[in-house]
Amino acid sequence: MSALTNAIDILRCFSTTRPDLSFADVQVLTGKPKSSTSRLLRSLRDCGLLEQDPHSRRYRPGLLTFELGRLHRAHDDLLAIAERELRDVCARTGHTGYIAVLDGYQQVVLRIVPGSNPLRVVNPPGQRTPAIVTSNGRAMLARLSDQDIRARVPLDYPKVPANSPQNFNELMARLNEIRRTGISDAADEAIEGVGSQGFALASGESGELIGIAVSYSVQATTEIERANVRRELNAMAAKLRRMTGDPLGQTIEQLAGLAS
Amino acid sequence: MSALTNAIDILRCFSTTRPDLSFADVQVLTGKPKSSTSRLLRSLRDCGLLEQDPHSRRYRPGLLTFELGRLHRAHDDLLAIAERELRDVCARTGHTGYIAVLDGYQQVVLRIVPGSNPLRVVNPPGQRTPAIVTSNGRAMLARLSDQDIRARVPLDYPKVPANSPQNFNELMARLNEIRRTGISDAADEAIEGVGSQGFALASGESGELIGIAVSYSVQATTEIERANVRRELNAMAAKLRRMTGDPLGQTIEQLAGLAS
DNA sequence: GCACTAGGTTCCGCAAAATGGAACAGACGG
DNA sequence: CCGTCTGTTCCATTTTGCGGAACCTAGTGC
Repeated sequence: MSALTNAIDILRCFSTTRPDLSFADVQVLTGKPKSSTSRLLRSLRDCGLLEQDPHSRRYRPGLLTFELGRLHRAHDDLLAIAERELRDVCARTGHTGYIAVLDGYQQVVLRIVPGSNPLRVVNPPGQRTPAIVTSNGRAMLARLSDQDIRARVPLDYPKVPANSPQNFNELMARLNEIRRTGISDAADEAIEGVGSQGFALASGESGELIGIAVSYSVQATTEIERANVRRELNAMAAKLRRMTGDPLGQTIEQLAGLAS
Repeated sequence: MSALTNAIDILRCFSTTRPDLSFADVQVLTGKPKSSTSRLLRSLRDCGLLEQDPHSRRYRPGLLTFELGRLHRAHDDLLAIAERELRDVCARTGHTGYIAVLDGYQQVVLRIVPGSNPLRVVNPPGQRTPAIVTSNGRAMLARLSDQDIRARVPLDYPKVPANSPQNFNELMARLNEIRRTGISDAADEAIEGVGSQGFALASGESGELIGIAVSYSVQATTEIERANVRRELNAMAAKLRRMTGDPLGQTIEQLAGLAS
């Protein structure tokens, strides 16, 4: 274990639910001896990755992380193009749009497009969620090889909401369904009463993968409205796949060509 | 030099003007041997602080920095309170608002409130600028002890625009003026044709220091309008200093009490 | 086909830094 | 005044990181 690894382990303790931590919190979360914790926290503070509140003495991510985070234009073209299209769809439908990426078996929200409907934004950018309980998370997983999926999902399958796939076989069944239809959906999973539909978009040249979803209240939408969302997403997916050279888009167009 | 220091040195090579770097760029900027550069870049990539574009092989800040950056001062009340007040002022005046913090002798933009006037935002969040050439940068410096200021400004005084203080004595003269009036201004310094006025706000309990400024086109504003901005800022400063327990606010109120 | 170069990785002996148990220190609470 | 809770400093031991040199791989010129 390198010094850097230990430092990163501390940084990874911070999250939206735990935006600041005390010395003791860090010690418990990392399981390191007091002396090591003390030394590492001081190093991280001195170099700007952490700040320490002078009053409460609690630690939080520092100025350097803010600066670097602003520079993270990861997947810039892909992300920018997708975001523009998503804005259009959200403006038309009034629902809230999400763009996320996969990290291990979790997804991380990168962008949000607030809708005009009064469903408050529940997942701010930076939020981590197991990919298996969201529509675009599953859409991204569906684009990976079965072997890769198996490697990402923890061996003891996590406890998930009732409507989510309860075990690896159920998960694979839903992923295969997504592979067939190209669109993924979810309802009453990560958040009660919230549904979403999404798809995954890959860049043809870089192979980057992002998930795009539209989210709405299950109660406040009709089946007709949800079908409309599905149409919008299919249109957006087709357009984006053409624009970005997504190999899946080419496959779909070939199939369409054969059928006609 | 610890391993962490070397890693941070690499991270600090990235900036708004250099959002991504090649292996060779990093090697030149850090001056480290190839082997060390190679090892460090791999470590940083593996732990998520950097990403590598699979096509161009260039490096850029990674997902982890994005996540941590979102958490930076997520909870900070000083910043949140100041931002809300600044929004009001910007809505009334139409100008663009900035909130920044001091880091050494540079300031880093934390928040921007775009105005309705068509002056494009020139300093995105994360932007670094020498504090001595901006209104709120100088306002923050003015709140420090002379000794602290001297320690922060480089020994060989940097080359600055014509309207900025040209040497340490001129700088101290302007800082003393700010200490007297409570408001700082700048015109045609960091950016040609752009002026700004600002002040510094300290939290009474934590001692944190932020700079708040309103920026406008020098050509497109009249002296009357700029006097109006000054009034708005003075009102905002007084209100915020009361709300946050800024010790300077108490001093000013004491003086006012003595005078009456 | 061959030499040359740019860009990057791997190897390895040595020096330097991280590690963590234990002793120490400050702040509260009774 | 003593215990406790929190965090820091010390120091012998171990592990890492370090960087020069060798090596590897593509591309380029001829």
